[in-house]
Parts: sequence; C-alpha cells; structure tokens
Amino acid sequence: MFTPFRNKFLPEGDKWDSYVNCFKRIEVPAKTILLKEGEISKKMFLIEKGCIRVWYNNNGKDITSQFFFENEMVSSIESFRKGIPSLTAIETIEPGIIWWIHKKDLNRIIEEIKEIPRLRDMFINTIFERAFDYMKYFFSAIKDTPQQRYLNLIKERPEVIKRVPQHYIASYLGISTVHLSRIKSKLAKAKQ
Amino acid sequence: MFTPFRNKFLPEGDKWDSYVNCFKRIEVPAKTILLKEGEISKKMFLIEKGCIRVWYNNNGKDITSQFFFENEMVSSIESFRKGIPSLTAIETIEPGIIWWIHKKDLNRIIEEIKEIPRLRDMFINTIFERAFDYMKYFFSAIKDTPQQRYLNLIKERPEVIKRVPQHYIASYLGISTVHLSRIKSKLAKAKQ
DNA sequence: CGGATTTGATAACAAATGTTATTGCCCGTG
DNA sequence: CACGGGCAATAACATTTGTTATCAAATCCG
Repeated sequence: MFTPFRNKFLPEGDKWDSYVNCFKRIEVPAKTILLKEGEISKKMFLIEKGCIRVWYNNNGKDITSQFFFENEMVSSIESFRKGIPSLTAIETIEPGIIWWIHKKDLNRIIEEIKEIPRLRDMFINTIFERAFDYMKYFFSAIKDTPQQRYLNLIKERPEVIKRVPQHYIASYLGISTVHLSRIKSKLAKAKQ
Repeated sequence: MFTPFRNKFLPEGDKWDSYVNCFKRIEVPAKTILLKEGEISKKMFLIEKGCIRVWYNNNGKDITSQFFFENEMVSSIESFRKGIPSLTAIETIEPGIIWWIHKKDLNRIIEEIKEIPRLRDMFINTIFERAFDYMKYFFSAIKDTPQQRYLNLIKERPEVIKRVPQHYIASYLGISTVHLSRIKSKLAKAKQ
C-alpha cells in the first residue's frame, strides 16, 4: 500500500484503515485532464508516480501556475473548498499513478481531525505554510528578474527543470519560450 | 470603544472585555516604523485611523508588499507566527491611531477560540482566504501587464490610489516611477 | 524503420520597461 | 513670505523582453 502521509497527517491506529479505503487508484497517460477549467472540483489527488501541472487560460495562452510530483497532493483548492467553478485545469505531464479521494470523504476526515488538537494544529499550520508560500511567490514575482526566478527554480525545485518541458517552465515564469532560451544560453556562457 | 472586530471575530458576552483590554492604543505621526526589517515581530496592529505599508529592501530599493487602511489588522505574519526575524518592515504612511496587542495575549485568545467550533472554523477560513488572496496576487503578477495590474488596483482598492504617494504604488506594482507615470498619461489620453 | 509531432535554439525586428536628468508643483517649517 | 524637501511629469537614451519565423534535434507512434 502507498502510504506517503501515514506519518505526516493521519492518526495511527484504528482510524487509518477507514481513511485509506477512501482513496481510489488510477493509472493515467500523459496529458490527461484531471480537472477542466470551469468545472467544480470534487476530488483531491495524490501522486504516487508522475508529474502534474496546474494551469489556466489567459487570452488564449496557457499559463502554468504550479507543478507537482510524487507524494504531493493536488487540487484546485479554492474550487474544492468553496464549491465554485475552477479557474484552473489540472493535467498530467507524464504518465503516472494517481490516488484520489472524494470531497465528501475528505471533509469527513477533516471534521474528525479538527477534534484532535495535535492534528488540528498541524492542519492549521499546513494552511499557514501554504499561505506563506504563495506570499513568497508573489514577492518574488514582483522583485526578481525572470533570470533570478529561473535560478531560484533550479535551486529550490531542480525536479522541475529536469522533468518538465521548457515551454511549461517559461509559462510558469511568465516569460516567452524565446526569452527562457536566451536566459539559459546566457547562463551557460557565463559559466564557462 | 473602537470595536471593528466585535461581530467579525470575537465571541459575544463575558469574554469580550478580557479580550478588548489586551489592546493598547497609540497615536503615531506619518513615517513611523512600527516594525523594523530583521526584528522579531511581537505585536499585531489594528488600524483605527490612518494607513500603513509593509515593505522590504531589495538591493537598496524598497519594495512595498502591501497597504492597509482603517479596520484592517497588520503584522509581519510569518515573523509573528514563527518567531523568526521579519523580512519586512511596517511603517505608517499617514499620521494615525493604532491599537496593538502582544503576541502572548493574542495566542491565548486564539487558543480559546480554537475550542469553539464556530470560531475555529472562522479562523481556519480566514487563513484560507488569505492564502487564496496571495495566490491570486501571484497569478496576477505573472499573467497581467503592469498596466492591467494598475487598473485592477484602481478597481479593487481605489483607496490606495487616492491616499498613497505614487512612488509607493510603483514599488508595489514592481515598476519604476517613470513607467507608472507613463501608464497614467497613456490611460488619460485613451479616455479623452 | 520513417514520417509526424514536440521540443528547443537562434536571428531579426518591435514593443515594453528601466535609468538618468531636468523641470515644476505643492506643502510644511522657520 | 522664502526656502527646501518630497513628489510627479516628461524627454532621451539604454536595456530587457516579446513576436515571428526558421531550422535542427529529439521523441513518439504507426
């Protein structure tokens, strides 16, 4: 059994099995749409193998907002939580193995978690950390040049550079593919 | 008594007085530093009158990350929560009246709140909303042109345009003061 | 294996944005 | 009232970044 969150989130002991049985396993090819733009999100995904991007359409161009890899959970979080149409789509980049849980089941688990102080605090902490992350992404988008953000990405998420096609990375950085190519070639020259 | 959060956050009845007594009132001139960059935040501020900006230094230039007005709460949230040195400074723009609460007192209040399901859920919801906000700011910084972000600001926070000196707005948008001037003059011409 | 599609690099030109310098206005203070 | 500092507009020039087009390499698929 695939158990990435056993020690991280879930209580040990009896509850475990009832939680784990809520997850369904699927195998998907590359470029599978797991959630369409405009659809209301009912599933949270957990990646056993593969990689996923979250993107949205901006005047015909698609912009990638995030990448996810093994052992990470993915959902269109605002749609999932509020039951509103998703601004973003969720799509696999590589073929992979995904586990998913239905919103109803996850909500039931969360309600139980909120009654256990240690888990409740972990839950709150996770939301805070996610907020801090977005805050830092926002700051970086304002203060750093595209080149600097590319260097940050190399340093903090080398996985992305290795596994993700370059045009998705460019759209994530908010620049054209041509400009990303230029940055790479400039860095390669500087390194010599 | 100044009670902006009475209905929003705090329980009615007995607890109220003990909570409200934790807040201290100060009057401050413009350009008062309420928290220095690098300092560990111990206070959360609540603005009765005036306006505040949060900013950080980036290679000698200062960049404004947020503006706050009446009835809003301000802190260097990551420093405040984790007890680490603040990346940002907090500074008044106008002379004003500020209420502040010490971290110890606020933590005590939060611990009590977390035991009351309705308030606990509001607390969790507030953190989620803050995370969604930062997420949207991040998306906007990537996908929108500076001109579009300026128009968004006019629409969503007209207060900022009216009360804040333009060079702070430019630093908030991540552009030079010259470029902001150009955007304004371009928009003025287009409007004629 | 071979053709189609995806991916990435580069050149040439256009548009957006930054830098520096200058000017003028407004406003607080002596 | 005069003066200085903070603030905003504008011009001239430099740099960054986008757009479009072309080509080559890698990869997928029948």
